[in-house]
Amino acid sequence: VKKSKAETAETRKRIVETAVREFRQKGFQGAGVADIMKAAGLTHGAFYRHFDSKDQLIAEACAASMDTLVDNASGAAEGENAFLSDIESFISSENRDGCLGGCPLVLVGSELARSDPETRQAATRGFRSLMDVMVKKNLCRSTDRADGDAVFALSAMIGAVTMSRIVDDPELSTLILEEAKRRLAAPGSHASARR
Amino acid sequence: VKKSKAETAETRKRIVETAVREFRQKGFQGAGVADIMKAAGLTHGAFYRHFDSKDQLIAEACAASMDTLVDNASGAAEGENAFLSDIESFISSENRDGCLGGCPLVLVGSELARSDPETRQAATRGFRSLMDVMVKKNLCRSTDRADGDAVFALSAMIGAVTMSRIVDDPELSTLILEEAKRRLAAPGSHASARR
DNA sequence: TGTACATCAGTGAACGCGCGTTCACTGATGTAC
DNA sequence: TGTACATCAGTGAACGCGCGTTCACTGATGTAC
Repeated sequence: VKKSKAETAETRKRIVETAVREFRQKGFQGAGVADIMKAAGLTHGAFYRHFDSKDQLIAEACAASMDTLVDNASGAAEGENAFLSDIESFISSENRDGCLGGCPLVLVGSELARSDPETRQAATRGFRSLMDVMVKKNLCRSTDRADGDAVFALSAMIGAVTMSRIVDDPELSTLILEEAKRRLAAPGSHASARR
Repeated sequence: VKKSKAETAETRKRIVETAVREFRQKGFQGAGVADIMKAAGLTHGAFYRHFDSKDQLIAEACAASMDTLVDNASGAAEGENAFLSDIESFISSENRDGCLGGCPLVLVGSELARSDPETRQAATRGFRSLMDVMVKKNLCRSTDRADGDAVFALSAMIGAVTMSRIVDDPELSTLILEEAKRRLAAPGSHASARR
């Protein structure tokens, strides 16, 4: 039952998009090829017409997921308080795709560190792109500090969202997110020099 | 081949300790029961004489791992710069057990969020204990800020160490850790108020 | 434009493998007399 | 203190299951004439 080129391309895209959702919910190891294909409305046999291996899908899903996040972030607010408003939206729990609640660095962070080189490269590129977006929105700061601001703000947010998901007490979970929001949003807080 | 009570208790302890090491390297899903038992010098069949399920072992290994971390942290430096020196040692890459490089919140962070209630509870308790240790070492600050200081410093460090492990560029990896160290160690940086 | 044929996306059965878990068996331990 | 017996840690084979991957087959698509 061969399909047209356009249909084939669409199907492939649909598989990647479905994989992004499945991996978010169950992790790379938790979501099986058959699960993903079924969720995409196909049988597992067709998978290998589109991908060489599950690892290849993981790498593509990771890249796609980071791209979405970067697009949403770079399309968001600009101007004076852009950096601050990015932090707000990154940490907010609504709008999955736009915030770190849908980010592989959070949702499969510990699996990423053990993943294929291609997957780690996709994750690293995504992280760098997020840095770039934040640096651009942080123009008010001196250039040599801007990179550090972005690196620190991002890793702190990723840690906070990760911890807020682990902790089993909703109050502590909220506190973790609120403290990160407050401290990162406070101008000067993350630009202060050592000692 | 029945063993004495003392031997049995020792064996059980050895299994948990071996599990901690295996889970650190391969993750909860990546390390199998048979792997762990073999690494502990036993066959897989004996496992169920000590534990009801793999999930039970995961919960105990998580608790044990956090306990070790808390012990090392609370035994470390005291006095004026205790808070700062904890941050240094948490982020340093030597002394696995004493720093966040050996911490389940980092090494299996994304798996923890999907784990059994017992495991998440162990992780949450560990996080709270680390908070307590840091609050005690941060006496110079006003009490109502100390909790927030600890929550933020911990989640930022966890995010930084997590990201440093994901990223495939050693330079960026180092930058992530250095920025976290610098900014969290800078007094006043994480105590600054909003706006 | 119409016809013949190679291509290949999708199906569903099957493959080998490793997983968590169970079980009959062994034999030293701890206990009851 | 010595003897008989129930207990139970450890072994290794086996269980059912789901995983990633392969394959023969189908039939619509795209291509060559």
